[in-house]
Amino acid sequence: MKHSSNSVRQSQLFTKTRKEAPKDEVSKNAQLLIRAGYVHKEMAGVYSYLPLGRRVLEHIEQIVREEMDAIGGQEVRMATLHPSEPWKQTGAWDSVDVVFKIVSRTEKEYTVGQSEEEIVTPIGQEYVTSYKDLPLAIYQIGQKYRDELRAKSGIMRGREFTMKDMYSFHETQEDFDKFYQVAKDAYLKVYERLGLVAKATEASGGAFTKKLSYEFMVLTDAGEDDILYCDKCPYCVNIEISTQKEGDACTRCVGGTLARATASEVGNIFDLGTKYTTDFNFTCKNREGQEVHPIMGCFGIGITRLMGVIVETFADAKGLVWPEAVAPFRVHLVELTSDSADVHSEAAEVYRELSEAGISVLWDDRDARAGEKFADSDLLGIPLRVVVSEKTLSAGKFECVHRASGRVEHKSISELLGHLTA
RNA sequence: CGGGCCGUAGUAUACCGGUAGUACACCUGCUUUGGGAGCAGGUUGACCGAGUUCGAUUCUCGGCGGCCCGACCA
Repeated sequence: MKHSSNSVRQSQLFTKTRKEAPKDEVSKNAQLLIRAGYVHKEMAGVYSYLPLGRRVLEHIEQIVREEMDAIGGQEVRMATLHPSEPWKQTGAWDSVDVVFKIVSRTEKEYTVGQSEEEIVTPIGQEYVTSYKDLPLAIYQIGQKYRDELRAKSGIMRGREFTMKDMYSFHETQEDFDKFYQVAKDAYLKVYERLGLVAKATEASGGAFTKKLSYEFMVLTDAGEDDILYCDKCPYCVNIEISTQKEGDACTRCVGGTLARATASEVGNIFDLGTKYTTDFNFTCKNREGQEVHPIMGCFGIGITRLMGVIVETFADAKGLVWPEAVAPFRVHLVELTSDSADVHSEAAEVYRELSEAGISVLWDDRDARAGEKFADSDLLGIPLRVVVSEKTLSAGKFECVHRASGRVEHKSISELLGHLTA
């Protein structure tokens, strides 16, 4: 049997850790992700994701993908280089100031996707001709570009970022409303699976709609929004649209009091109405045989921002701390005394057995001292550290240290396998 | 976009109107090996442009870049 390609030997990993953060990075997420070699900064608000960072992003993406698939979303990959025409058709070319505008050498105008209504609406139009084709939900996970005046907070507010954006089409408002609730529940499930507590927060619909929208907020001082939330029930409202204040009684439940907090917006769901289907003259037949404009919804989740929020939420003084669900590896296998052939071959055996059991392992097989390895291990934040050394060899059990709690256990290989595959 | 702070080896920093020192990293060797080792030797640096000056990394101006506060964020 082959070793799972999911496991990696640290001696082969091209990234290295650093003791010090770049002096200009103040945000916790940027400092730790750069020190640990998860990301590389290209310019303000633009980061490359290196092997470890890419693995975390993929895990977040996969959870989002599963929940979107579960509510009937169909995944696509839309273009990121866009012609200017549809953007002019909807008015966004002139009215939305974060739209990048590119002029080619032949003076043709383009933009890059900062949202995809201008692309997805014509796609829907091509295939939807009847109410029988509805409802339809199309989503993708991909790069977005916004010409922000000021990038900030590390990976949490960039000019290029990864977003899951889903667009739904409906025959009736009732059908949209039903899907909106389904999507809201799916969103809450995504955050829960990521180990986060997100609040569905009533907020302004922006320029999309006069109706309320839901923003999904995770409480963190690294966020940019202020919210009021009830200490008893799920009610939560963005301070921008709230007529209440901290300490007021909750109007949605009995006995609840509103508290104020800073939060980061990690998702947003909108009712787009018929704005885009009207702009593109997208109609289909309803069951009475009339041509109607489908009602659209738009559902975003900031993937890279979520990664930043996870770092901000769980990291401690020693470094990153990843929840199981998104960690780049499940096990950090740390061998000590690399000049001991016994320790090394034992570590190799643990690596092989865990990998073959489908458990992703980062094996620190480098020729380095214990202190450096432990410090790196703490910084990298992999949930479970398994130490192999002369000490554990003679004890016949490996030292297992849980990164988040610091709890130490001693387990044999079979106990370890049982624990990890349970 | 307004305001503030800042640009010196790969990283973090120091000094200086006379071309730069330290730590870590990196390379060689020896010793070391359960919490970022020690010794010896070695490699590596002033964002760009203009001005002032005999001489600018240092002073002045402009540009570019970074961070922070605000505004902005359909």
